[in-house]
Amino acid sequence: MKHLQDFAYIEAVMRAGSIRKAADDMNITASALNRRIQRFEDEFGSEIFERLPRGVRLNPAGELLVQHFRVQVSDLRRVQSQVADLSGIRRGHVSVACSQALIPYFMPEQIARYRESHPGVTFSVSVRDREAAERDLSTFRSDIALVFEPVLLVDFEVQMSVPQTIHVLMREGHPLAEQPVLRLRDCLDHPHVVPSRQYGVRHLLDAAAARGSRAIAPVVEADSFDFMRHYVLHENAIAFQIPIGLRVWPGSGMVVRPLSGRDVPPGNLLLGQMRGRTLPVASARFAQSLGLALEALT
Amino acid sequence: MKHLQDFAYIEAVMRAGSIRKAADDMNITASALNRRIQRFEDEFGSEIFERLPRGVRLNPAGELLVQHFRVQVSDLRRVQSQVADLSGIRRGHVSVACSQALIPYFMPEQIARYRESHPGVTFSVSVRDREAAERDLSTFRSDIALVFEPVLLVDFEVQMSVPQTIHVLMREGHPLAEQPVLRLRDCLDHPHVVPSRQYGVRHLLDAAAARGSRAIAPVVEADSFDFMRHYVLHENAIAFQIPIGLRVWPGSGMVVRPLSGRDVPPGNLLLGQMRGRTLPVASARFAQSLGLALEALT
DNA sequence: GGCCGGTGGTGCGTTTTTTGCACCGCTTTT
DNA sequence: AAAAGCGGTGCAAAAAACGCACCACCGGCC
Repeated sequence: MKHLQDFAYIEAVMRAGSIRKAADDMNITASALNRRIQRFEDEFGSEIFERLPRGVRLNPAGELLVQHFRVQVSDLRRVQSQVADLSGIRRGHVSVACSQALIPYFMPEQIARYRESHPGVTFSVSVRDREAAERDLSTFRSDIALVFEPVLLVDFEVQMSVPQTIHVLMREGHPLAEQPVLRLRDCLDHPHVVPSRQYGVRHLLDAAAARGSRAIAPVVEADSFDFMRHYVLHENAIAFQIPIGLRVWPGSGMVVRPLSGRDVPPGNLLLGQMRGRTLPVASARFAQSLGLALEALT
Repeated sequence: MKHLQDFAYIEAVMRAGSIRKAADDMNITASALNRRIQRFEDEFGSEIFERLPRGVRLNPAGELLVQHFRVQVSDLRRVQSQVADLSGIRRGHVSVACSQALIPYFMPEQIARYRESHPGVTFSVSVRDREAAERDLSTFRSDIALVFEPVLLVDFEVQMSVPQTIHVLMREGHPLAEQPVLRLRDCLDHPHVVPSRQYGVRHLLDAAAARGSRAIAPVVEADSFDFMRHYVLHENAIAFQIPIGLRVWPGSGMVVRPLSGRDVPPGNLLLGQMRGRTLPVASARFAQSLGLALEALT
């Protein structure tokens, strides 16, 4: 879209922190980029960047402007999507930011199912921790977020909430596998693997351990649930995860048991978008379809 | 603003109904304009005009696009206004659509008072009947509307409502001037001058007359309240108007009496903006100031 | 202190884009 | 049948954007 080129350049300069670096990124001369920005500032009626000895940085006016442009770009995409919708061919693009737990099973299934009936719709999926997911929404980098226990910033508008009890994951034959429901204190007596601090599962575990005057003493701390799933097969340790990211079948060598709700309250898997934003048709429909699928889980 | 030039051309074509006429209006060649539009449609991904034998017309996609652009332009103005605001100099432009009754006294006073404390803010005032005022809001031609008894379309967001009893205006010495409050049936027995049908005052009078099984039989019907005010000085007739547009002083030769609320319920003078829109700083502040002034009226 | 690398800004010739003109094919109006 | 509109197109001219070389400036470093 030609008339938003200036914004692309402004955003590049903002990211690079200097006109020359941005010019390099955008395959253009620094002089040309410099003049574009000067011309824009002139037309806009105010400087957008403050000139520092080592480069440039957005000033408050620039911050306002960039936010305006982001809204504008997202709104234009929505219009294009609506137009494609009324011309009969369901096209569009949906960008989803989601927690790791949804990567192996839930999201692939949902996207594949949606694309079956709407082959023209394309997707981009970003794995994000709960904080980054919300930031992606408010910078319009993602349309939809599906996050476990988000920090719940003001910009996050919840569309659906599904409780998820934390489960314990272990190798077959592990002593804890004999009980149907596990207590946290028993778990902490065994070697355990936990996710790093930015994740909701860890957050809940930390809080619960503190309440029980116990400390989490992980043998391994990781930021990949995929890693943790595989790790318990090698060392006889336990891992923690929410059930939506788990499929255990006979012969897989793994066992899953829920943690008692008395120790660790269930966390919430939240489906949401940016507050007040009107989503493109495709994104709105997909979000709706996600909502139905989540409802069926409970 | 350079990057919205395409929109200016598209809007011109929309208004003119043909590319050649629009090109003439915009002081450009038809071929250049034609190519601009073709290029835009190409980038946008869909045609936005349907080509007719006698010109072009927006198709549904174009309607969506134009609406998007209008929001965008208004939003950009808001950003510019915010920027001017944070740079210390209170500048900006406020556009108001209002009913005729506010033209002689209320609006001039309010605008002058506001400009006393904010000399950098400029104004445009449009006299609009109630339907046109609301249309102006939804096409972003006006920021604020102050209308008597609007039709209340969905886009109109009411910020303040002030009841206004319809008053009867007559020459000194008119027989009706002896009563402090007038009944509608008595008024209709005398020669009367009424506003034309698009106005709120007429609307209320028509409804009330129908309820009383009486018919309005005006000797003159006019669309200018200024005209009607002056007319009663020449013929011994009565006119109807709301008090906010009236100032009667001893020696002016005019008398004003309220209509009984039993016959004609008071109408409402509504202050409003487009639903969901974030106004520029200057407009928002002026609307607030208008609200206070209206509140003081009651 | 002086040099060096990096920054934003500018004058000027060159390249790319946009425009204007003349014209085409078409439909409706006269 | 002619005339008057209309949108669309090829081509040369005009305008805008660009790239290059260069300037002034600042901060760190020898």
